[in-house]
Amino acid sequence: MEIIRRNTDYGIRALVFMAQKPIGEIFSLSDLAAQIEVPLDFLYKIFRKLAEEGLVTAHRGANGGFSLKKETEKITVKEVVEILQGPLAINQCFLSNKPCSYFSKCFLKKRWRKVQEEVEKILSGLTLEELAKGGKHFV
Amino acid sequence: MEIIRRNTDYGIRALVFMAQKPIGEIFSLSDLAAQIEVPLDFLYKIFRKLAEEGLVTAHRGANGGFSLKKETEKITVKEVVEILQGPLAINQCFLSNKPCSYFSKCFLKKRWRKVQEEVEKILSGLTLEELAKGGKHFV
DNA sequence: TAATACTGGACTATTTTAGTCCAGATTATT
DNA sequence: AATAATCTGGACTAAAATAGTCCAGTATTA
Repeated sequence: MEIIRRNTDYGIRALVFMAQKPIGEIFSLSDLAAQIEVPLDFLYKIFRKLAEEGLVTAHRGANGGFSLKKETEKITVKEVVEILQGPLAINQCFLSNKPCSYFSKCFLKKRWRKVQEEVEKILSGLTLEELAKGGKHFV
Repeated sequence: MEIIRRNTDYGIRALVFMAQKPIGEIFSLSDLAAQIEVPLDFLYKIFRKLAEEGLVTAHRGANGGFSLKKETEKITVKEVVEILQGPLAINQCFLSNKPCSYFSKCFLKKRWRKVQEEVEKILSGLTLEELAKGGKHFV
């Protein structure tokens, strides 16, 4: 199983690609899709959500496209994952607020929470800037 | 999305439950299923794999059941995850050996590998013994 | 006005998930 | 020997998730 699904993977690929060019530059998705080799219509769907959440700005019409809105050093992998594939949890127990029937007896939940926090720390500690440029994570 | 799926969650719940009783004790799945509140037939399916992989031993017939075969301090969460839900990877790229068409150009793969290793480290560093008793991870 | 680009939503094929069901084999007890 | 409890192996399935596709519409530029 993949933790990062196809849509998130594509989204990050696109954002990181954009991050490597001068800030404010506008990319049409037809260009972008060709560059990062993902299906155009799928990329539209992905960018719709990224725009809704304020990561990118859409520019309609000819010569339009998308530009980065949020600084990539402030966008974490965790954020993109949650925008594009919803909440990520270690198990069912931490996904919904409704505890399962076993919840009260479950002596594992405190321990799973610890694991959940460790995984979150990895993903929230990694920014797109670092993915693009290679930061402290990749020395 | 949950990293640990229902079958793995149930499997770990069962194994940890067993780990809290004297070693060698035999548990019938009907008892176990009632104790940890999971569907019996599903638990059978789960234990079949755990037995195949040598984590537990099956004892057939009346008064039969399953006993732990491998010491729980040697069973890691990663191991159970991989037995029950197959390989866990950060993304598609690390799931199969077949690189995707973008692979050669993908400057992210080295970075994803790092993330993958960090996640693996968490899961392989956590044993069922620690889940059962609360070890260094949970102080 | 034509071309380019995003918007919004409906639609869909395939795969995965979370089980269920059942006939059979094995062993312990009576 | 019969019965009951237990695992074995595999087929089956409903529902959800995944990974897209498609299209009619709107906005903008040349």
